[in-house]
Amino acid sequence: MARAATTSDAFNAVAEPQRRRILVLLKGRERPVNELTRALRITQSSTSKHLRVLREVGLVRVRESGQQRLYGLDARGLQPLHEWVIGFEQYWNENFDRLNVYVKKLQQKEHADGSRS
Amino acid sequence: MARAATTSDAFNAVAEPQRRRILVLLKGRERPVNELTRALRITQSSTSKHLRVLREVGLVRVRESGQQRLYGLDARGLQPLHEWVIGFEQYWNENFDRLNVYVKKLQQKEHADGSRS
DNA sequence: TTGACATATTCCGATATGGATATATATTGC
DNA sequence: GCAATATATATCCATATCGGAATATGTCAA
Repeated sequence: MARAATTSDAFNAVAEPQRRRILVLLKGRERPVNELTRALRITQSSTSKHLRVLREVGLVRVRESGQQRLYGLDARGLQPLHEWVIGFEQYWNENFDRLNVYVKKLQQKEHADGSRS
Repeated sequence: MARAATTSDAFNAVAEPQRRRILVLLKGRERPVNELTRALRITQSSTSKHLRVLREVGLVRVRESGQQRLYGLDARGLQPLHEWVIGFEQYWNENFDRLNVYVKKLQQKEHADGSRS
């Protein structure tokens, strides 16, 4: 087995720069394949292939419109990624100050206790 | 060219499940390679290779301690990832309601205007 | 039907990947 | 020095990946 298949999850899908660019391009509005192709300056077949991956992990949706297919963003699939990264938030910007991390943890605990019903 | 090298950035480094597990294991405390190997239940050589990737993208640091090498988390490298994902926050949980997105954007704009000095 | 266009798929080549095994390179204690 | 331990690296293998070119499929318009 090599690396887990690209189609397996959002982490893999987003590891590819072109796919990230596609997602960014789809912010706010749908776009047909050709438009994406021109914007990315890659082949149409490459675009289609990337879109397929994004489709399979549920990061984009397609809608038929005549000859065209309009691709739209479905950002919900990015939430797992977001949640995973957030789990590390307390560890950056701390310059590895262990004491600092310890204090943060205490604060979180207090917070949790305080908000208990 | 195949996929961009795994060593190129945090996005790629984190696309690998075992590497994600390693980073999680390093939350809060340093660990020697053997400990990680046992925890992950993979080969020592695999562990070392994953650690190398993580080292090269700057997500972990090493510290020598006798025969052992203690690996520690350097979460700062995850910030780009975080920032990228945050850029999509307004698009999830919206059920693709374009109007909703539009309104959100307006709100953001107002917010920005209001907080101007 | 035919031709123009839009998109998906197939095939190919070059390269990267992850895992395993075996080996190299420390470091430690005797 | 020597054995034991900890880690890194080399080699091999099966597979995945991306890109491009060619081709298939689908849709429209006349």
